[in-house]
Amino acid sequence: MRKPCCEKEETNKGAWSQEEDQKLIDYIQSHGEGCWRSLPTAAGLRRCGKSCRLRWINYLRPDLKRGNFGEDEEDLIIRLHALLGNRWSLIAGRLPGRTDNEVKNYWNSHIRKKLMKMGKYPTKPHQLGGAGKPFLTKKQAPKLLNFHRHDKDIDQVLDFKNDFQSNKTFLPDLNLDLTLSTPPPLPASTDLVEEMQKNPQLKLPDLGEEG
DNA sequence: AATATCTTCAACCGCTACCCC
DNA sequence: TGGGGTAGCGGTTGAAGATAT
Repeated sequence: MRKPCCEKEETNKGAWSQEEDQKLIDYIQSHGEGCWRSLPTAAGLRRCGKSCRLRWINYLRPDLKRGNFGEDEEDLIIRLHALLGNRWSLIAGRLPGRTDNEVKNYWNSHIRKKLMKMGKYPTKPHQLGGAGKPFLTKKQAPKLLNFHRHDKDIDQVLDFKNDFQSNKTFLPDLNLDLTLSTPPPLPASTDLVEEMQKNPQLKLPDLGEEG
């Protein structure tokens, strides 16, 4: 049996107080993000490391945008969701200043309903990819979009991109440059869905998938 | 004005991926 | 190479505020 990440009876739960927030901010500003497990003790917080990490990433980080999502952001989320499914961290990674939690909540409370009303929300999971599969599978998606975490994957990402270009395989106009720049504007949101539906034969290059 | 219902979103939980020894 | 520990992810929950009756 695995040990819990923290001694539950000795940690606070629920909403964070201003004092707790300040302690966390002060600590990270002077020591940086590091070992989340030891951070609470070091920062004088009665919270578990997980809770501290979540609070920092989703709420306290200085580079967060906050506020309402713009039309361009919403459009991008819809498109990336069509490609990736519920891989919120990958989607959030393409939206500077937004967190996975924020994107997930926005999808569930706004976009999903909006698409349902328009009759454009798939009734079956990953319906958009055809044949009941997501357009990008669980292994392909990180290779395409989440290369920051594992530098060794960069070559594969570049190969992947080159394969697409040389095979003239359909791919939405995503920013695949290995930079942190804001993605360029994309075509109208329904185009991708329609393109996928019109071209069920669209194929992805072999990445040694599902091995 | 009071109460019920709905909506939103911060936070938690459990699982998996990843790293290091 | 396998196992243990930690970080990160996605689903879910529940409190608080908004809206309807």
